[in-house]
Order: sequence, then C-alpha cells, then structure tokens
Amino acid sequence: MGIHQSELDKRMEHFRSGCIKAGLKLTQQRLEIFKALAARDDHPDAEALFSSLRSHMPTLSLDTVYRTLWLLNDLGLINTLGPRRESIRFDANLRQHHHFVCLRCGLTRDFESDLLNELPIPEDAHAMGKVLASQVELRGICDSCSQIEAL
Amino acid sequence: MGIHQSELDKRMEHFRSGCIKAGLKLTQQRLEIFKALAARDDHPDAEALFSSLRSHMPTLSLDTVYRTLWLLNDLGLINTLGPRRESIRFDANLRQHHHFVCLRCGLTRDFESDLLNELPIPEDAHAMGKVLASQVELRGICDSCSQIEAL
DNA sequence: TCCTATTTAAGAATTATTCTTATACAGGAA
DNA sequence: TTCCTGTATAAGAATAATTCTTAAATAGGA
Ligand SMILES: [Mn+2]
Ligand SMILES: [Mn+2]
Ligand SMILES: [Zn+2]
Ligand SMILES: [Zn+2]
Repeated sequence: MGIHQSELDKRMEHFRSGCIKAGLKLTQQRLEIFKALAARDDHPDAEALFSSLRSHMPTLSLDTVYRTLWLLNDLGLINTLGPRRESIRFDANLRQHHHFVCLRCGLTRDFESDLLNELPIPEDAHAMGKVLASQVELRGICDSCSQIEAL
Repeated sequence: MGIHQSELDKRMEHFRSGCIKAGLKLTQQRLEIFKALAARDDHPDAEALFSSLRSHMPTLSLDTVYRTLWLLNDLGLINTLGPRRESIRFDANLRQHHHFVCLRCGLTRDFESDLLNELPIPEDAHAMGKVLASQVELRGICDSCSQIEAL
C-alpha cells in the first residue's frame, strides 16, 4: 500500500529541485502537502490530503492544498487523473474505442483501433480485481491549440 | 464532426429497446436528451446538452438532464469519461504507468507494464494533434467490492 | 378514458473549487 | 544576523457543478 522510503526520498528530492528551478519558495506547507501526496499510492483528492495534514498543521487551509496541488500539476511535478478539471462528460458511443484528450482545451475525440482493443493485461492488474473494460487515453495538444500556441 | 444518420438511428433503436427492457417510460425528455447526446461526438457535459435543447424545450430543467444522463449511464446506455463522478484525484507517481479503476468504489491503483508503455498509436490519433503521453485505463470491480457484492 | 406509479420542473441545498484580502514569511541583501 | 519585499498563506466569502425536495404533470397499462 505505502511507498518505500527510498522512493519517497527520490520524490522529495525531485520536488525540491523542481521548486528551486521554478523559483518557488520552499514553504512548510508545500513540503508537507507534497510529502503527504508522495507517500501515498491511492490517488487522494485535495480534501483527503487536507484532513490527513490537519493534525500536524492545524492552521493549514484547504485553499492552500488546492493552490499547491494545481501549481505542482502545472509544473509537471504531480499529475491529475482523468481528462478533466471541469464538469463530467458523457459519451453515447458504446463501441469499444479510445480517446485523444487535448491538455489545453479539453477537446476529446474518439478513435478506433483493433490493436488497442486487444491489449494484453498484466497479471498485476488482474490481481486488483475483475477487469471489465480497457481503454487507451492519449494526452496531447490538438491541432487548433497548436496553431494558437505558434503565434 | 457529426454522426451519420444511420448510426444515429441505430443508437436510438438501441436506446428505445434498452429503456423498454428496463421498464422506463419513454418520455419526451428522455428521447430528446438521448438523441442530443447520440448525435454528437464531442463528449458534451450536461450543461452543453441542456442549452442545446432549451430552444426546442423551453421548460426542460437542468436537473432532468443530469438525472437522465446518470440513469442511462447506470443502465449502460451511455458512458462517462474519466475515472468517476467525484472530486479530482492527484498522483505523485511520475513514472509512466497505468490505472485500474473500480467502478463501484472508485479505488484507483497503479500498475506498470513495459508492453503498455509502447503502444502503437494509430494514424487517426496522430491526425488529431501532437501526442505527448499515453496511458491505459482498466475499469472493473475491485476484490473488496466483489466480496461485498457476493453477499 | 381513467388511474397511478413514475417522472418532471423549479428552485433550494449541497459540495467541490476558486477568489479576495489582510497578514505572514522565505530567502536574498546589507 | 537583521531587514526588506515580493511571494505565499489563512480565512471566509463567492462561484460553479451537481443533487435534493416537493408539488404538479404524464406515460402507459387497465
Ligand atoms: Mn468517446
Ligand atoms: Mn497513478
Ligand atoms: Zn486543444
Ligand atoms: Zn471497489
């Protein structure tokens, strides 16, 4: 469940140098918030990190947790799961298919691939539960956003 | 961009029979909401569907759109994108990896696979934009939820 | 046509997330 | 070390997405 100490140390070091490179102040809050996230492998949300930190840091605010996480996300020091940061999107295409998601504008388009439909699922994954569906998510920059960026 | 008429007809027919099989009333609202979603391939959110329907159905409520979409989702007549319908989850694991997501409880676990790291990306996908990352998302039922279900 | 369980509209409520502003502090300069 | 200042934080208000409550409407079977 937990992360090994050596892996945690590695993550902390990468975080520190990333902050310094970006010119960010190494505040107690940032250190603790990152460490709390880096020590877990269950993909917590902001609220879960907040409450786990509250006992050590009674004055920590939830807003700081959010602000810090999005900042680190923008710097590529952490990631978020799933395509969005917005509202939930729905899909009436029930054929097995895959998605290209634009990191800038959220554009999400379908594509099909017989090859990707038949992925070999590792034993590790089977050990987690019964697998019912698999899909590939590609993240990138759509053509329209690339053009805007080129200006 | 749009969906072909024949594909739309097929989706509508599947929807109708799915509703009847589930004992759902075929209300005007359900028909229109599903049709609006089935006619698009851009994965709209509830608000987008709502505003596209408002001109034809001035008394339609946003709540009905949400209620209908989640209902159809639960019946498997449509899908949602991304992990689940909760808050955003964060991840400090920066190595390329993949996820198993439990459809019941939202448990999200990492797994690694050199094979899945090197997926062949179809030309269709490259045509949509510059691909920066790829990951596989497996959906299923975790062991813990399977046990509960077995009771 | 009538009946009734189901569904809907409307708006209030809730929840996740962001904004505003006054205060605190990290870290460079002296 | 102390001082200074731009950056970061706490607190709570504000906003946006989603859900709940309740009274009215209606699909579809009798
Ligand atoms: Mn899709
Ligand atoms: Mn992960
Ligand atoms: Zn884009
Ligand atoms: Zn589960």
